Amino acid sequence: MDEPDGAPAPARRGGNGRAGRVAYDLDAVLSVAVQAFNERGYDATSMGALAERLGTSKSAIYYHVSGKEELLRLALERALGKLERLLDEPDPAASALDRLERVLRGAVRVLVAELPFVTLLLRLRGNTEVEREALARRREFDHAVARLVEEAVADGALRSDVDARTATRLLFGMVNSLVEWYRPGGGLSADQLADAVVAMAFEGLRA
Amino acid sequence: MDEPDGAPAPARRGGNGRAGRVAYDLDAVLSVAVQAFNERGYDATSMGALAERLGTSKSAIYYHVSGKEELLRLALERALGKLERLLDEPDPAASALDRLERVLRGAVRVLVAELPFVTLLLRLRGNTEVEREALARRREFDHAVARLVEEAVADGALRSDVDARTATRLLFGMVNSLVEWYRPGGGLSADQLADAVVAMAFEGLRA
DNA sequence: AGTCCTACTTACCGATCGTTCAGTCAGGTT
DNA sequence: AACCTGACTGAACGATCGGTAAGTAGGACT
Repeated sequence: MDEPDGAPAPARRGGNGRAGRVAYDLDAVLSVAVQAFNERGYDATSMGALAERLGTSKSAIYYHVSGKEELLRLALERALGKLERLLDEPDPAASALDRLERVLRGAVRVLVAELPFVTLLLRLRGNTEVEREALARRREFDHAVARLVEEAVADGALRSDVDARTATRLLFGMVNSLVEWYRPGGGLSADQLADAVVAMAFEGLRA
Repeated sequence: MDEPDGAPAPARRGGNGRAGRVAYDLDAVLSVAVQAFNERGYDATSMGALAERLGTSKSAIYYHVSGKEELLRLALERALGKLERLLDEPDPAASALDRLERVLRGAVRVLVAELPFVTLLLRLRGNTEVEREALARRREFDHAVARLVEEAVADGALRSDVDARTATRLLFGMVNSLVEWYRPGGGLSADQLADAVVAMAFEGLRA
């Protein structure tokens, strides 16, 4: 673990950038940072440790971003943006249950595709303003899904003996827990995963 | 938030302790510490901030514990101990499914009863040796439950089209997510919660 | 009265934190 | 040749970190 092995190689600028030398771009810095934040925790990851992973100096990072917190902000924006877009095309003709299933499968897809970024999002504690704002946006997303569940219960499509809010939270608990164990390339595709989630959520595990 | 309002009042020693003055005991320090760790994160919680919450000085804490990490160790021990004891009385006569349901309900019960301690356990990143050891014990608990699921699938009691390992992880994801939202006294008892978990896990949400 | 113990307090330590700043150097432009 | 700019380096900043050393108030015990 002495060399920044897992890190993407510094992107030597082709024709895109104007000039310069070796050059990480912002995306490379961001993805290395997010990976480090997820492994050790945001607070426990120092800018020095980050620089070591990148193979540069601490201060080089400050050329690309204004500070540690901006790295967090950029990463959270990426995760939240993708999730929020899930709610944009609802297809009002479909039943609440169908729309719920669509959002559920979409959430699994985004989670898998943007695993490190969503992982970071789901571990926030709300210590700073940046974190609190992200948590508020996440809550808004949760509420939108909760409304879908309530609609589906009202339609008679979902059982009514389990409280809709509780059901929504258990549902999210199941989906969000993916970031703690799912790793792509482990013989389980995103679609298979979504199938398992939907099967367990709607039909249950009983044979 | 200037005064340690939420903190349990310092326990003035009655006849139990030998002598002394004002005196927090270890349990009071521990419970305040765990609450702080959960609110801000372990790494983001300084001993100074902890002392402020307790209404004492930093070094007073060092009279009760050897350091920050021992606070963590003691808290994790409490959570893990309770969880591990769940697996001790299996009643070999019962079916795997029945034993699984029992463990599931027991896990919800422990989680609710020891909410702050289990919360801390579930948020570990494995940065130090103490954390890694706790994570190993937690994994062992997970594996024991996974074996129950596999047994139940082999019995034909659980559906076999969803992989047993995946099912176990989704199950734990659902249960463990409780620490993120369940608050006692919110009109939902631990038993009702366990009912909801078991209903969704085994029968599914579909009406 | 004197001693001991408990439960602290005040003052401080070296290390590390995120951040800044002045300087450097390769290449592009003029 | 002179100058500019983008992308850094190395050293340092004040703040804060976890932890320690030394001293002490107050009750218990002899």
